[in-house]
Amino acid sequence: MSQERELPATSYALLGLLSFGQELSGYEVKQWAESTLRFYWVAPAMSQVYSELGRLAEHGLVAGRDEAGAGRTVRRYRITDAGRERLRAWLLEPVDDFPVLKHPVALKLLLGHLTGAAAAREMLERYVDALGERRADLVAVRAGIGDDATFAYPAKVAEWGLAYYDSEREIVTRLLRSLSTRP
Amino acid sequence: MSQERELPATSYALLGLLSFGQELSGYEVKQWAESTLRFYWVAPAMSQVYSELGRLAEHGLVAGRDEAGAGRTVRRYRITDAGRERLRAWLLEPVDDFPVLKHPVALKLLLGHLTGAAAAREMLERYVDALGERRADLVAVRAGIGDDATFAYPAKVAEWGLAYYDSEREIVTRLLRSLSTRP
DNA sequence: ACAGCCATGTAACTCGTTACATGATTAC
DNA sequence: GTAATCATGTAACGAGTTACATGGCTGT
Repeated sequence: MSQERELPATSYALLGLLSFGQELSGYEVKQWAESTLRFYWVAPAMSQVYSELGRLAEHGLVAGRDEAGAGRTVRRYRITDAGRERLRAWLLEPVDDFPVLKHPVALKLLLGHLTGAAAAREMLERYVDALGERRADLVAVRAGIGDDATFAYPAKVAEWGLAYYDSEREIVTRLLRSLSTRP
Repeated sequence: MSQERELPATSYALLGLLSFGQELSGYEVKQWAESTLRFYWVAPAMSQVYSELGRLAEHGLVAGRDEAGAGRTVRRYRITDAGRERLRAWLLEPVDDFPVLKHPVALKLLLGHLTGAAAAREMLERYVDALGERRADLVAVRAGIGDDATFAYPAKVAEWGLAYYDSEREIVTRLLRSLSTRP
């Protein structure tokens, strides 16, 4: 239970996964992160999930408990009252950082003068494909959430993501056309 | 001129800024990054710009030259043939990473059950405002690029960004409406 | 038997940030 | 004169990754 110390957003993100009620193991936290956080935050490495949970526990924001199943022991974490309060306080702070987009396709397109339009088009076509796969993943996630009121906000966010992928596909498709119809 | 060693994308991004022909100082590279890379990659810290340029110089991908002006000496870098070739090779590699979005607003909205709809709406309204400011910045950047053929790709990318901001504004506005019309 | 998943962690390392330190030039 | 901008770097640190190490359980 160490002192108030500003935590990185990823800590709050993982803490947030525990705020829906279930007790989760590090492994399960990773899976949830993989299926939700990945789309608009990050997919932390397995090792980071464990160290982050350790830190949250030190701060008294989560509580770990060794659950002895048949043979194998699993360490599961639940959010504490302090954790829920701390998370809530963070959520209510005004968002000071504008979203950061690390878009390697846009970055490479920027330097298209070095590769030519054909290479740029090929890259964008691949990107449209990747976008389709991503969208399919998110559709599955959205379906998994269902329409339960508990997950109303995650559902909204998933729909936001879907709308974003749709728009991105359209924008890139237009871009592709504008690169094709060059003299 | 050290050995072939995989460089992080940010190195290539900065190298890319030098691929448009001009000789730039670290300070100027930072300014270009601030006005273009920021929107779809990152805005590296000043200190990173200098250390990155140092590394690129060690690898022989850029060449630095002390330019003695009136009094103050400025160190300017230009891309070398090796640098241009290396950059081109990197550009032609297939993009393996899907864009990463670090979206604090989406992250916080996901946890809306802890704060309620009113707080969520307020956050989204602020975000729409911030989006407007960002868009205005990018409009200025697009205007600065002009219609010169040298910067045709940067212009395309800027327009992509503008379309993205427009779509994001619309999506969030819809989201906001769906949060308001709750019983 | 073997593959694949469940499960937890440590160590070494890189990327990138903030804080620190310094100083010249320009515009008001 | 003084504030803003131009200009360059070093040091300490934190976030997050990959590689390494270990082992149980499940289905074929």
